[in-house]
Amino acid sequence: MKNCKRYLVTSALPYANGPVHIGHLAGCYLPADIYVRYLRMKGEDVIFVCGTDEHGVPITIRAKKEGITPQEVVDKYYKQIKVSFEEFGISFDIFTRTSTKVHHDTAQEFFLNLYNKRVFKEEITKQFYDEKAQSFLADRYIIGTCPNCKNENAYGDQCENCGTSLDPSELINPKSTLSGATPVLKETKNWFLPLDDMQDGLKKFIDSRQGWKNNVLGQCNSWITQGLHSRAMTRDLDWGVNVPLKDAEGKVLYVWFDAPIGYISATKEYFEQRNNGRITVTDATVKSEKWESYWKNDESCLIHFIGKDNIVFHCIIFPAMLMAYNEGNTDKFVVPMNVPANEFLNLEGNKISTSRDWAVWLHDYLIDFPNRQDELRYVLTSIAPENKDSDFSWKDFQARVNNEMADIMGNYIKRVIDLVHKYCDGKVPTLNETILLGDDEKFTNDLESTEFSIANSIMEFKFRDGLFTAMDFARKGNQFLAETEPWKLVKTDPDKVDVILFRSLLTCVSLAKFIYPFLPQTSKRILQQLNLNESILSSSEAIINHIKSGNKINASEILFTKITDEEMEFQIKKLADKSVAKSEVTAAEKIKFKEPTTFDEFSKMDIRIGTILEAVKVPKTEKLLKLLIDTGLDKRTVVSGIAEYFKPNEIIGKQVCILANLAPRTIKGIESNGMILMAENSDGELSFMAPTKEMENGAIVR
RNA sequence: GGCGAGGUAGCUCAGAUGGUUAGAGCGCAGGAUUCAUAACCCUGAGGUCAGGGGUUCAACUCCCCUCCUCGCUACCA
Repeated sequence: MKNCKRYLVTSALPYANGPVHIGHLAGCYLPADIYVRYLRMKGEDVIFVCGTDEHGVPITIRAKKEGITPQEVVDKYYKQIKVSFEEFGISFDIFTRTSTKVHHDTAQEFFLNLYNKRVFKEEITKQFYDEKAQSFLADRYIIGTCPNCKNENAYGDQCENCGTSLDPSELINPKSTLSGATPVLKETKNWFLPLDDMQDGLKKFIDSRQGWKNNVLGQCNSWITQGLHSRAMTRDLDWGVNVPLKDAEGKVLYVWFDAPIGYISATKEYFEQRNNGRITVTDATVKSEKWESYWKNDESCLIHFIGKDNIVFHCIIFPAMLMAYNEGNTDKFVVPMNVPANEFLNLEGNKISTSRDWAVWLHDYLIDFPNRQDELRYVLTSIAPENKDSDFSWKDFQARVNNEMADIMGNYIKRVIDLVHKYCDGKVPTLNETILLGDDEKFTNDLESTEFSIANSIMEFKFRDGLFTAMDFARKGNQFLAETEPWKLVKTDPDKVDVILFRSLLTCVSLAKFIYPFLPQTSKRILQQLNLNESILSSSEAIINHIKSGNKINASEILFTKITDEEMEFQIKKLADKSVAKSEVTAAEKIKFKEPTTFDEFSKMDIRIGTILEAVKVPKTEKLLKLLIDTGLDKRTVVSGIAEYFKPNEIIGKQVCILANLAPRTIKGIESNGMILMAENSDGELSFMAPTKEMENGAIVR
């Protein structure tokens, strides 16, 4: 294991086209925060950076949809996301955005460095260009007639009518959605990062890493053994970081080129602001003086916290970029030491979906459960998808909060404080070392091994484990009280009660320290009740030395109130209602009719009734069935993408509608003649279109 | 179909390089207790470790096959 003198910790840059939900939090913000808080507590030199990713096509689409500018979109979500993270105590040293000047400059410099070393391969391709708007068009910005189903509003990448995925050049009569003009094909040059040539270096990089998680390693090796391909690092688009070359007008850096550089520029910006006095350095856990100490120094360890969808970018592409930069440079960037990617968090058994509004949004949670951030932090850490996808349910949330946080830990703290008030006059009792409890040595060992074990868990990214170990310590505290029964002893041996309660107070303070990285708010509240200063958390002194006999402690207060059934029912209902409302909206959106057509146009379609004679699954495919259809006039083969919904033997003998005069097309080596007509609902479910009574094969549909 | 990650008590999950009776928490049942948020504490029931083969003195742990879940990928005229 590399000896880390400094830590540079990043969380995935959230994309600024929507708010953040519990899946984001559990995936990479909470784990990173726990890690960082622990490091700081230990007195390590650490910087924790993040910011919104504000470039890329989806933001421009979102802007268009809402009728606002891309800038307005990112401004809105930047603010909202920033507040959500602050509220949940995600302790970034800086939370910036990729639209800052620092970032644009940094990304451009980085690009130029590679460019000047001729790392990129230039490739010229033909792309649609809108002469009126003077801009190249992303596939989505071109509409035209689908070559397949003749839908006049097919997008350049896909026809939403028939589902066909398209290349823009296939569209008949293409039009730009920017100006309505007919786009022309124009040659354009883009710069590619030759990942294929860098494969060996990348493999060495991956192989030399230690302590990586299985899921991450497996994914990386899979990409590498399958063979990497060069990837365009520039795009013809006007929203993003401009490509800093004179023959690159109207081009921006590919978001996945500029986004990870955002980690670098965020670090730079931190120091810029700090030097300007805009960041006040209070406890100085960012100990070094310049950004290069973190990025360009061997003794610095770079750790990326991300979700599994980002593995390829952080483990392959970004390292490739860094390695390319380092080649021939004396000031070398560090490459990631570890990328502890989490899997996905589901919600009530279903995938979290922004579009269906199947999510618990952080800003909503904060309204419904004010000042209960630690409860969510606790539950999300307990069920974090560290090794496999996991599930958040409100019922489970309630059980964990009530049975674990409130009953075990919250109750324990209150119990001890109340006992001290009752039997020790609200003051820390004296520790008479001559009074032994029999297990004194064991207790000391327990205390040490618990601290050690939690530290190890955190350093190995096993946050769930660490949290459970801490909770277990509270359990032991409860056990100790049950065994020693100070409420009985007080009548016969009050001196011993003092010793028991001193140990219990020590347990409480230790607990506050142990849970600090996970539950910072709770940790501080415990210390307040015990009338202790927060600074002891990061003190290197043994905990016991902070507990001074005779010091007054404050009145107990309940740390966690229980979550009621009503509250949970409300949440569950809210989730269902929103989801239904959303699906109705999307259904309404879908019902937009196509452009008017004519009878003549329609008459060109030769739709017939046919009967399925044979059906077999096309080998090596997921969705394809090869059908033999009796059309009355002939028997023909049709390949249809319906295998997910129909088993071959269930549909033999069924009558169907078939578009008979569709041009043949070879799919997976099979010539398909015609197309089976299907109805599809908003969930993508399919149903055959069939006559309601049996008709002769070849009957005309019109 | 290819590649990757998973499939362990009702639920959420632990189980280095194979080795005595497979673990924890929650939930459940019974008991004990009253300092505390009807909390805590103790005891117990519960698993052919997805299924089937194989290697081995010995497999949850290694190999092969099948099934299921998730992700990436191909395919949907």
